[in-house]
Amino acid sequence: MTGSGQDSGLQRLAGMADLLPLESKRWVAAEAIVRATMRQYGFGEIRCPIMEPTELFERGTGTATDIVQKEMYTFTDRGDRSVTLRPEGTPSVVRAFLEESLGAKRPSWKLFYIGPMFRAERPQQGRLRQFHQFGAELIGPAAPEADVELIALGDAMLRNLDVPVPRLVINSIGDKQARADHDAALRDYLTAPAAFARLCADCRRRTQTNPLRVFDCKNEQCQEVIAAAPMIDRFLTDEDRHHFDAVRAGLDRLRIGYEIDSRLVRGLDYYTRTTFEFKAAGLGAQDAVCGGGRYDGLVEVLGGPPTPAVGFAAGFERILAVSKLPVDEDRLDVFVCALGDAAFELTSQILAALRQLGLSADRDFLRRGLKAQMKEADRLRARSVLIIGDDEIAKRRFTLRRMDKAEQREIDAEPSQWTVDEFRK
RNA sequence: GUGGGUGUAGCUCAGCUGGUUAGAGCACCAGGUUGUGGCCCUGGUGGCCGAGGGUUCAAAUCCCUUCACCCACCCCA
Repeated sequence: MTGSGQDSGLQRLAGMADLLPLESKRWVAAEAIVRATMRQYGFGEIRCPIMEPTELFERGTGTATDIVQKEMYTFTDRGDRSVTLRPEGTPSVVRAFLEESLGAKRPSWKLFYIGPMFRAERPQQGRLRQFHQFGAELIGPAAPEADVELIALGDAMLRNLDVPVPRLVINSIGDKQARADHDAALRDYLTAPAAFARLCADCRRRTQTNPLRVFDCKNEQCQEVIAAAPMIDRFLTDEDRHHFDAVRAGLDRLRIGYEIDSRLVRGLDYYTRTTFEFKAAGLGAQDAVCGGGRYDGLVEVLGGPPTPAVGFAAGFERILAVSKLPVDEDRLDVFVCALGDAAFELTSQILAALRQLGLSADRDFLRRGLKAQMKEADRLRARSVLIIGDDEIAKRRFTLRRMDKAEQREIDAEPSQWTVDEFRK
């Protein structure tokens, strides 16, 4: 991980990671669970390019977001076009939805994706520059039941992935207008001389940059000030409230526990009404493991007809960091030990015959001594070892050693006489 | 982008206020068992001490720069 091995003068880029076989096994196992769960909930996989026109994110994710303002990997390609490594998946899905005219084919689509995302942030625990997400999008339905479906999917997914007791936090943030009005009201409240004077230095700055953050300040005085501040729900329409109530009722019916956090604002411009986040313990400051919400305006922003939608994205690295998923160790069925040139050459055919039987089989390629080959077989946790030397070739009988029982016997050298069980059982 | 911490063998780490051949455990290789693993014993390979520059008679040790990692802020998956 530190890259402190051989110094070839080449290092991987900051915030990017190599995954070695031991670790990649966990990933493949987790990905299989994600795909199986998605299928169970009726979502089909969509694979989009990891590079898109920069404009897609500027318009989709939103120019006001931190992501677009300071975190994108943006380049000029050979045709002088500005391209960007995707910082999130949703804009690509919506772009594809429009480009492939999906809305004209069916009124409702359930899509999921899984793959790398790129954000040029300062790396720290649970945050890489190339990281991996899976996400689900339900495009078409405006009903609160759709929101419930997505949250239920996220909940099931985290349980299937053995993430210990994730906490669900939900909120309703209304539409763009409501958020703007709330933001303005909050600024007015906080910058009024009496209130402003009691805020800490950080919070005074926050009144300019992100007034909502004052809610999270640990400073006691700031908490006193913010206690009476205007909350978002004051700016919601009746329809917004009904929608939120229906989402909550839906979650209650499914017995999915949640907390309402009226300060939960997500960092993307396009969210409307419902936002939610699953937080896991043990991740330090980056505890959001899955986050999403409704984005009724996004399709239109990207040039399509008004189309409601809900979705979420979940972080693979963070999930794996806390997941209790067991990974079963690989065991090799047969390791073939060859002694001498004749046996060494014969081994390829022996392997082919063993593999033909459906067994996993391997050998040594370094012409090492028997002891070294046995050690290798042990490292690979071989169930059995087939020993082939001059004696065996002459007798047309091979030695078969069962490693666990430390027993061995002779078997016919003719592969057509072999059965799977005598090697693996 | 800002702040703090760390960077010595493949891995985890010792190395006191600068001093001569840089150590341990594990891993790896070999021998003990001239054709047999896991345990044990013995030996061995392996490090321009992250990189570059500076101070000094002398630097892994002090200073600067840079790169990377870690943690936090910001924000998010």
